[in-house]
Amino acid sequence: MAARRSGARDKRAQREDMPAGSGPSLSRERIVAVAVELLDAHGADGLTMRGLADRLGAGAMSLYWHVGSKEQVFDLALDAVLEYRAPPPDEGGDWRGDVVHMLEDWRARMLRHPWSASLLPRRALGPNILHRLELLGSALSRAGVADAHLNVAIWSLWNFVMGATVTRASFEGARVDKDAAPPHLARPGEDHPTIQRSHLLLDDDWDGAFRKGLDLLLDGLVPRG
Amino acid sequence: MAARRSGARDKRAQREDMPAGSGPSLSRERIVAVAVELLDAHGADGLTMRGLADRLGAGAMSLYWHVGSKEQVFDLALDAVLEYRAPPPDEGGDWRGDVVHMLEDWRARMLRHPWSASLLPRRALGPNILHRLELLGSALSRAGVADAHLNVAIWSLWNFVMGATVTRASFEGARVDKDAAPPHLARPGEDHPTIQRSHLLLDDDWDGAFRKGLDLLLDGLVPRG
DNA sequence: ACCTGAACACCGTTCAAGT
DNA sequence: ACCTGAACACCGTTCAAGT
Repeated sequence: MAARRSGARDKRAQREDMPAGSGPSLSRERIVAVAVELLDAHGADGLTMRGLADRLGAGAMSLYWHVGSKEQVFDLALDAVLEYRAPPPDEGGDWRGDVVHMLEDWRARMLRHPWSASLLPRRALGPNILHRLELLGSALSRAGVADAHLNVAIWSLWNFVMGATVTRASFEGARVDKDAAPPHLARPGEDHPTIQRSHLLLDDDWDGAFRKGLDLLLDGLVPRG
Repeated sequence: MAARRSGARDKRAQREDMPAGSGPSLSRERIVAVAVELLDAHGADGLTMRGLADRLGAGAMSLYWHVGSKEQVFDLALDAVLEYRAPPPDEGGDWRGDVVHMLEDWRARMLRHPWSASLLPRRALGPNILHRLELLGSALSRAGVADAHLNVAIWSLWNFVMGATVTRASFEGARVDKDAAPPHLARPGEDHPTIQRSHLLLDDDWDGAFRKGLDLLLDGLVPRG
């Protein structure tokens, strides 16, 4: 839905409505959907315009009528995965629950599509990201955060979630990645007593750590009522 | 220095010492150094094995004797950029200063090499990252954080910094990126009143926001003495 | 309006060979 | 021990052409 929004000068004009009975011919929606499937299956490096077209039963170059470039396919796929339909506003309700829900949904989606975490740093913020930022800001505002402190509050939460998902996805990926012993996944030896003592890298309660850190941050930003 | 560490089965054996007067022939160090230059100049997509070899005055394939693959060049370049020489321990000293210094150095380095932020999510954590984590943990431990809470504290700070640099680099990149109006850099219209009111996306005091958020987080994690 | 194949200008990497 | 060019199996994308 939000994936429709198009750059200034696509070859395709803003289309009217689907011609009704036209079956599953090529469309931007279908392309993006299959791209997400492929990305899920083979990762960011596994996506090929030729492969994507193949999977759609189309000639290799047919995609370019619906889509400007491979870059754009990445943009659209990322944005598609980041959509968020909030539960109804629940007037005068639980701001904290709203924030936690949205951020945990963010994290869950990114982890379900690990390529999205690796793509995110390269791409600008799309409409769905913007929407989440707005939600975050308005909830914090409702919670009583003064306008002067709003930016710091938003960024602190945002950064926490971004960092958590990116780091987690990177760790996950490292384990699957290569045949060879990854040259960079050094084990914490005697050089790293604190890490070893705290079991930092062995602790696999990522979810718990995320939730605790988030609570802590929220407490700091908005003193519990 | 740290970049020397090699995967299990490189074609090159662990070398003894440089043969002294052998001039600037090819070496892993030189390859990585030039790769960083090229990455700085042209971004992650601009690095080519052929181009890298060219710039080193070598035949295209000579690199493969020193390095296993392009992937490894990325790994080594990233790790090279993330090195950290801490100021001397300053026994019994200022843990908070140590933490802030290390994290601000981290952020500064990543922003000086924007490609590093975009590469990080795809790569496992190298020895230099591990070293920074150890520093962080030991400083927090010195500050009195109990072992049971150490992981949450480390991850909270880590995530904050990761998120901040990744987000910032992504914004910076978005502005330079394309010729066309980026389809995804939607402007906050009337749909996003909170963002607009808080000037979230216009505020360019990134450094200040980073520092404030960091202080806030540290206060939450380790009550000020 | 929508799709196509041939062709171009690239890639990373294998390999057999040079010194 | 170190470097090389030719060659392979791919890429994304342009273009002129089909329906």
